[in-house]
Amino acid sequence: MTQVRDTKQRLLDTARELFYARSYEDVGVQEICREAGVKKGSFYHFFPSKRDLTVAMLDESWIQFRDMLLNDVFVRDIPPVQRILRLLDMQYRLHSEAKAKTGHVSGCPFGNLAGEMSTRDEVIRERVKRVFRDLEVPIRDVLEEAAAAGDLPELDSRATACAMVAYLEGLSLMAKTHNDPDIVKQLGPAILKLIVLPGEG
Amino acid sequence: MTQVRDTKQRLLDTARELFYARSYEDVGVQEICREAGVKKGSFYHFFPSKRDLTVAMLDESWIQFRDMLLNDVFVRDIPPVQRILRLLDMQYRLHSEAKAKTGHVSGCPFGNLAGEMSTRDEVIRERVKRVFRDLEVPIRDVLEEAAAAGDLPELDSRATACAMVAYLEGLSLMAKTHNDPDIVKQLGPAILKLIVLPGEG
DNA sequence: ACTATAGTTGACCGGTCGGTCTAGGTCAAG
DNA sequence: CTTGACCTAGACCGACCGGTCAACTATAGT
Repeated sequence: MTQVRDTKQRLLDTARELFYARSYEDVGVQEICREAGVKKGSFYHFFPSKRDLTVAMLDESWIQFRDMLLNDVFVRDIPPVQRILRLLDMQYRLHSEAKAKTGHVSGCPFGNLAGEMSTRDEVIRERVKRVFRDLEVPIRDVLEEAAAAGDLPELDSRATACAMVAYLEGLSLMAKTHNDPDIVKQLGPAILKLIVLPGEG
Repeated sequence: MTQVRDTKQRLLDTARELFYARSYEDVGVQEICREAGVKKGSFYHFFPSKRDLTVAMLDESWIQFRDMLLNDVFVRDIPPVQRILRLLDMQYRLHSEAKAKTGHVSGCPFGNLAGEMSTRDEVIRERVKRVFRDLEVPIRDVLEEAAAAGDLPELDSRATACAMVAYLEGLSLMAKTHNDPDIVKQLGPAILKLIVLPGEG
């Protein structure tokens, strides 16, 4: 049949979609199984628990996102500062598509899970924390390239990248709360002002 | 008895604490009642539903927060720019206290609810949205006062206040995810760079 | 003293939660 | 043709979910 060996993958994909559209707590194992066309026994054959599925999904999501970031967004075909704006374009597009499809801006898949689970599940919290940390790396690289090219002043790239991630997450949350992707478009470019100079951090 | 007529208030306080420490979905009506020392029937005597309790709690929380903001944080005893930094001090102190008491940084009570519920409950989403909008007002006032005093350049106070709220929320989420209040202390002051000039929005 | 109202109590509802378990099916290697 | 590993199936577990209800008590106004 068409589903011979992708059972595990279907569970991951379905969980990603449902968690993103709603939340971790609101989506049960039962519903994930139903939507994926998988029986509960199979679920627990592949994943020891709901949390383990979530962690696996997070890891996979981060890898996909990082690849997109490196291959599509941060490509060196335009100046580094422009690449950061292109990241915001992507964020805007993501939110717009979600709203067109579901009627709701769903925010950031990682930020959502972080907000909901950080006080309640250390494993998930650590995983999302690592995602945020890993996300800072390519941003830092772009910032340093921009500084080297003279497009930006000399800066504390580590602190700046961290502040920018925070701002991106804040924008996602505001767009979600207002159910309006335009917030990202209007307030996004201000991210370039968020430069932490050496010694300020 | 000690509890003669504060039943309703105890429910609101308990709900606020539990929702803040964990999440909306993870905390049931049952647990709120147990913790508040109230029977379920009484709960539904005062509130038609869990959602209504939440909305009432949100309204109350916002009023308390706004009063603290106006009476303690944004008082005109120091220059306007310093007052914004004092808001960050308060945020840092809130997170530190939460961590000392529970072991976890719990983020922003409004942001948490917004992130978890915005795609699932329009009533709650609209309520938190209004909190964010209302929060922009005093910030805008401070910004305009700073600009009038020459401490800041002429700016788009509306867009700037909005960006600052987003950044504050992002910082809260990062502090929660990293379980580290120092993130607010280190990255907080960068909020002052987030100035949107007229015509940029 | 009587009545109306506000507040309290706990049993109860159907449904779902995350997770377990046993039995059976599928398939490739020996 | 058999074995054993991998996978599927679905009934089942106790606990809990948000919410309802009818009976009860305490209190205040007349």
